Amino acid sequence: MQRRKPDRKPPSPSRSPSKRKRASSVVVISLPRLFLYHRALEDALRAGKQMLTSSELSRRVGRGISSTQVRKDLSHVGKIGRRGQGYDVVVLVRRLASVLGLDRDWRLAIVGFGYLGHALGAYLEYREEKFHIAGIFDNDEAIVGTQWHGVRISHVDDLERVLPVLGCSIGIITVPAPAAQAVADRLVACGVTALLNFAPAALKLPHGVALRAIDLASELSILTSQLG
Amino acid sequence: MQRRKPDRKPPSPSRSPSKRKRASSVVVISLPRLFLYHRALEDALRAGKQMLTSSELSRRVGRGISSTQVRKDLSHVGKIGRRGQGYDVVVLVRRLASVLGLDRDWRLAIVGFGYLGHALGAYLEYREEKFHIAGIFDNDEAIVGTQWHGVRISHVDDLERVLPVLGCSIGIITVPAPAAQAVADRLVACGVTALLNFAPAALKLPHGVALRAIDLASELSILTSQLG
DNA sequence: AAATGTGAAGAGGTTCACAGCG
DNA sequence: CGCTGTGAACCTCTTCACATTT
Repeated sequence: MQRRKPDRKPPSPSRSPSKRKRASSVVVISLPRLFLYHRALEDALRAGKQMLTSSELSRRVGRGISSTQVRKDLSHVGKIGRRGQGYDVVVLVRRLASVLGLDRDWRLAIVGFGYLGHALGAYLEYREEKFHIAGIFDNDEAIVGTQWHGVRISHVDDLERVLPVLGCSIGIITVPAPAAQAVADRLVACGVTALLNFAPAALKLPHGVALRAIDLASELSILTSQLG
Repeated sequence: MQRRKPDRKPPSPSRSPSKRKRASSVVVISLPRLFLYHRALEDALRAGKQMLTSSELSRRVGRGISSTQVRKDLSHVGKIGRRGQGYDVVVLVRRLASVLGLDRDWRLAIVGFGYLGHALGAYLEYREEKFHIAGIFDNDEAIVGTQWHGVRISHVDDLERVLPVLGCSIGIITVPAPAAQAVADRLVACGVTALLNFAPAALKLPHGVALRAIDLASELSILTSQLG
């Protein structure tokens, strides 16, 4: 509508520092993509491939990720490729694992062991050998005290007594929304520094605690918005 | 490293049109955020609020979303706000529901009714009244033929016979990864136009089918990458 | 006075085009 | 020659600053 004076921002350099840089040695670049590469490379490895070009990796990953994008991403984790040849699958998969933290084992605690908790537990137990379920908590007296795949199910009330000795750095929250914030606070107080939240609640966490949220209703509504 | 001739790109205007515009009447703007607004507004409504400013909405939503961001987003769905006052909660929640497709009811089919399928079903049944589970499919003979909340569980082999009459536009895939692509193809062939995929597999779908993927391992590895 | 709506500037991520190197 | 790695261009989304409206 109306014009504005064209030179409002003279030198004035550091407005707000925003010095926050993620811990990782690489940049902030898309972790989700790096994970997709890692998975595709593991598949390729199982299929016997030893060398892979960015184009072929791009094709295997799908999702409309271009080979240029692949190269740019990979250049951020180190110059692994050999010009004219491609990438050594073993070397690259190892490097990506290191960046993603998949070269270590992780112990995690699940709070809320209903269907969803069971599903996640079974999935991790069966498919992801780097992730170990070390603690399970629920408030259902019927299952408290029983074992699940060798892990004792504790009552949520005992969290502060049981959890600190388990050495879990990751907590998975699968409790109803109204209970989520309290559970999160207690997990953090017990030394957990990363949370995966399935409850539809906006968690407020202290700085330094990593959070990922999976929101089923949000995903569905993104779909429905596209169905016109 | 090395300099480059500074003027490589002379006139050469229309390189690639890139005329792709999303279907939605608004722009492409962040659907996930719109959903968060919608949820926060519903909460505010239940709490008796009738008017809400962008700052207060920003605070309720959390997640580091600024009030400027809120205003910008909302300006894309229509000029709902009143200057000096804020937004009428009822009007805005209605408008957002319309944009997100949450003003209609949706029928969906779940394929794979293990723990995860049960969890999703229970969640939707109990918490999301706009989403109705109309079809359930599994290959476990032990549960095929039984009912779940009034819905008959069918064998996956019968998908083509059962699904087309159910009028589902959304399919939820909770089968093991190796089976996911085949299930997706069959769902699409039966008229499903939106898929929510929980299997760790990169689905290849025809144009016009909406897809959201939830990948537990990816989420966990994003967390671990941040734990250094 | 208070809060929205919005051009313009800025930041960040993606694509292009090509130098570099095996 | 083929494919990687990368400045630069491009594009998209976010933030700023302020005119506008109630």
